[in-house]
Amino acid sequence: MRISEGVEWAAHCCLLLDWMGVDEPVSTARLAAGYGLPPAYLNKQLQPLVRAGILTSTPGKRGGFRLARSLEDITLMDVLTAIEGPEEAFRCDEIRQNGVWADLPESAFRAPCAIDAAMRAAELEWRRALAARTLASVQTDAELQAPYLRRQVQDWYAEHYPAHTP
Amino acid sequence: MRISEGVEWAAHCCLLLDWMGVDEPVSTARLAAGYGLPPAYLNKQLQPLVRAGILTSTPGKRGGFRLARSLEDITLMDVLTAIEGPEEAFRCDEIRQNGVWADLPESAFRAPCAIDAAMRAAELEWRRALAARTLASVQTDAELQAPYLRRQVQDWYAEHYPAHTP
DNA sequence: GACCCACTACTCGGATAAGTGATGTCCGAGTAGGGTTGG
DNA sequence: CCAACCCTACTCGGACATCACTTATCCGAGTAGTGGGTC
Repeated sequence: MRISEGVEWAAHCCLLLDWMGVDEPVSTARLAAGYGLPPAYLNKQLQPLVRAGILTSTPGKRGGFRLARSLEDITLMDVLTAIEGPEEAFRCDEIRQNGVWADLPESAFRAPCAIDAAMRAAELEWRRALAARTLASVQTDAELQAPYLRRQVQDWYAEHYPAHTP
Repeated sequence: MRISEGVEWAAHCCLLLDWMGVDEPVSTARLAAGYGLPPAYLNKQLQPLVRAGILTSTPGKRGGFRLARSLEDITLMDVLTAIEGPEEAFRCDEIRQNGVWADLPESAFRAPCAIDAAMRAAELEWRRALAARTLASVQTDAELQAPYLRRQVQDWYAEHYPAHTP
């Protein structure tokens, strides 16, 4: 049971996009440079975010990614669901319907498996907490520790990887 | 991100062991028959429970597994940790230390990554809920839906897979 | 000089490999009980 | 008849294959800018 690293990458990239503060699309190459990630693979990880409506993509030269909405309107749950899919981590295979229970009438299985129900309830707490946390609030936490971050990001890109200037 | 099916198997087997209500060890073969599972693989899944102190195992003929303690004292968290290991689902790779942040002094990374902290906090809610749920309470839920379960288990085994009688 | 057009450089998007962990199988170490043999 | 011993049947435990999914890479479709040619 492990959450894909794509979740971490995606969340970081959303914050980075906001810190960069540009209105034009940012290419995968520039984003990847900001975290030292392999560009092609980062691109692959960001595509689900586009499908989920968290980012918008622009193809072609001068193309790239933009935040589709404010960080206020993106939760950690949104990011997780986009990358990992909507399915729950615990999936009940209904093994209770075999062996001992095989001969019971179908009505015996109307009620959900008690183990499944308990696991789902716990997982729901997790998702609730994720849904309550916006990327904006996470960004605020980061800036409380390091208020210079936005400036640092913009300066670094201006020096190391400036956008193509006309 | 998917929880191993071993967690479902392990939890069910603990309940089954209690329902069977025998004092002698129950072999993997009998347990597997109760849920229609492959015996050898179930054995493999139960071994971590022994290491975690949830079950005790007896080798040799007449060997098998027993509950090491009451269902009251086993939580879903215990089962999950035994099978999946103690590591968190979300593991931060500290990609923030690369690229833009590479030149910052080390002191900038004393504070934990804000994304990591938020993800961990949410995951903690999940684990808290799992730790609050004992197998006994899950069993109670199951019996509320089907009060005949304990009897059904014992009858089924007496008819289909009786323990070796001297 | 201005407009149109082909060409190049660069981007996303999905198709295609490589690697890692989960899933599944098999055999060896060890134990209990029963049968056999000797007293 | 009784006791000691060996032998068999059965069990867990871990070593050994198989498979799926995550991780990683590559090429094609498409777009914006550029340069040249033509009116």
